[in-house]
Amino acid sequence: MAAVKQAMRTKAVTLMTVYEALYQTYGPQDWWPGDSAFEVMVGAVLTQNAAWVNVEQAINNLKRAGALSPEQIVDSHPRRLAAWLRPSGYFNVKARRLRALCKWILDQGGIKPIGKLPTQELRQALLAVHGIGPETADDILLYAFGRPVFVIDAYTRRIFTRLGMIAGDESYETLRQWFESELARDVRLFNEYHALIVMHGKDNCRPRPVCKDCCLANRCPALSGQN
DNA sequence: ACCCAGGGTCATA
DNA sequence: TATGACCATGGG
Repeated sequence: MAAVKQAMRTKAVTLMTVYEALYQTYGPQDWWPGDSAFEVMVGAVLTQNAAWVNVEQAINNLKRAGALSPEQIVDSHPRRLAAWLRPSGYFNVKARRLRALCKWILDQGGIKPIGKLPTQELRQALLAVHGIGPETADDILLYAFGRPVFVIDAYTRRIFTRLGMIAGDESYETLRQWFESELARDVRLFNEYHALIVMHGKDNCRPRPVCKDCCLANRCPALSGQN
């Protein structure tokens, strides 16, 4: 076993070898959960600093109320919208953000015209919407519109910092361009990779490392010695 | 009781 | 431009 770990330690660690390790451990994730591009967009806003199980409840509240559409959300009373979003946390903040997103969608003439915009143009437009920052914009680009954009989140920083592959304090844009330049520009790859990073983060890469039977431990200087 | 979650905005220095 | 406060529920 020590020989196996030693052998893996000498093999070059690249973004693709890390991906393979994660994929072997967790399998295909088939993200994003959601029945439509609009539902993915809603989920992207609601999952900001929130656990997905809680987001599901908020989305179910919207569905049960027949309110999961840009029109219904824009027309709903702020207090009522916030009440539906309550399980996902920050409900007053997210009510405003969802409203801003839906207003923008309606201003654009709906999801269809938005889907025809070139990626960079769409990205800039999303970032101009209140409540949509870089990560949420890229979630939407990748998972709602199938654009080859790599999503950077806190887990990504943590994992690759502990692997010694980045410093960790790079700007969002710097990291996104680094990942996109190191990898083949493949939507399917970007889709699975980010999902796998999140899954691995939940298991083993909390702020305080869990590192129990971590599939990356033997390539991770920060983690070696903890197993 | 404490930690954390599939972030972003806004005020301040 | 760079921190810090703030938002808030729910599960481990």
